[in-house]
Amino acid sequence: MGRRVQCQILRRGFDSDVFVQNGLVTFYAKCGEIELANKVFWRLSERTIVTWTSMISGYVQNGQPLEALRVYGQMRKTNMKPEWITFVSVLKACGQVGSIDLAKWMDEYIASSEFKDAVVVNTALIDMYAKCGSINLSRDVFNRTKDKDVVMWSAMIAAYAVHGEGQEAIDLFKAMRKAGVPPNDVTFVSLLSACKHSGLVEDGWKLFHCMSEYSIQPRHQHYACVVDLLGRAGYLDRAYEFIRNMPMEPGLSIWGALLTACKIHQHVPLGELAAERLFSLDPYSTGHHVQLSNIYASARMWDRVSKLRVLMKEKGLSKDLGYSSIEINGKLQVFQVGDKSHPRFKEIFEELESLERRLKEAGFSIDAESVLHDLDHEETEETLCNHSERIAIAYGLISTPPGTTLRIIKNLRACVNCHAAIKLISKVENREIVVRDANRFHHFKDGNCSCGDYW
DNA sequence: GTAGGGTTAG
Repeated sequence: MGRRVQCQILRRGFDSDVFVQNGLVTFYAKCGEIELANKVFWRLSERTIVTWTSMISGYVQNGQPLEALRVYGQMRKTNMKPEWITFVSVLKACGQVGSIDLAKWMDEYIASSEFKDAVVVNTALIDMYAKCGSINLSRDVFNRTKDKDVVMWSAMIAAYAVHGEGQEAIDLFKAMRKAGVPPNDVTFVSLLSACKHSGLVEDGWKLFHCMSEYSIQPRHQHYACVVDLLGRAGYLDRAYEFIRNMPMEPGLSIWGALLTACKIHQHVPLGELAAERLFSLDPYSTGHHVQLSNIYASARMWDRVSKLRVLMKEKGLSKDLGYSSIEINGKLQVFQVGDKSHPRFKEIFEELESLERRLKEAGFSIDAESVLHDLDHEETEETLCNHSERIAIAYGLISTPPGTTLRIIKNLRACVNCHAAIKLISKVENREIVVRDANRFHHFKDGNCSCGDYW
């Protein structure tokens, strides 16, 4: 469709208009055609700050934060002056990268600019710090901003949510009401998400039912949060009952939440029911097949596991590749499972082996059989200690002075086995380890994790 | 005067 639109534009002679060209950049980016957007962008004879911002935000929207930052760097070389909207996109890119050093640098840079008190920029800062693993720095920005609006309050609540600080989120909601700022529907999504990450079932249930007091109609997303809230806590029948009483047709996220809950609590019948709905709504999602397979694996129903694997093969589905990244001295290192591509891989694997020995001495054991069949993660049949996050941690341990906090970003959900191992690593190595997985943050310290094993 | 923007699940 994009090409046809472009042909039309060229034929009608609008191709020299900077507004039209910028529209084209934005249009391509929003269609996911980021390469085409980039092509148009570099072909332009004139680029305004809006054009640059469109290109940066285009990369952010397409999940390519490093490219976004590269374009920002190129923009700076042209002496183009950023506007506050430009910073918002750049901050978003920093949050996606997850580098706390970069985040601090941008914060300081903005603090010296004319935008230091802009609510929208500060909201982006709060979100950025939260996504880089520092809830405290998020809170600092929040505290120093004077006229907080509903979006800023909601962003701070969402920050507590991903860090598993449910009570803080609820307390902030109370403060928000006291400050006279009315919540919106997004505030409640964040609040419910905070409750479900912390197991605050009754608080979440009450919050869901008080939405009408603010004249907010619960949307599908709110219902999905409640299903997750109940399901994760083990109230599977209550969750299913809730779904059946919904005033709208339950969609993907509802059945997805139920399926996740069935995996955690090993409930085969409801899991099969949820998966059936999911397969009919979205037949080619790898994730749903993998989750059902994992439910069978945890119930040790190996025949069904292999049947499902055959089905996946027939459908041409293969599992997503897991990877983890860690930043050392400003350089981002990405590792896959069993990754031996790093120049220091020998040292890394020696460290992994020595770690595993120390963990065993400290009494660490694993449920090898079910882990090996847990398709969710990155299994190869060789060893269990070479998951990408373990390699990233080993690399972090040999590359930083003792006591340095390690910050890892993983694209999948944390694996049960690694989660247990990292808790122990934080103790035997006396390190804080912050892991951002696909859903939330885990802060490991002294043998414990901030999620309280509830994730 | 036209275009680019902050909070939302797994």
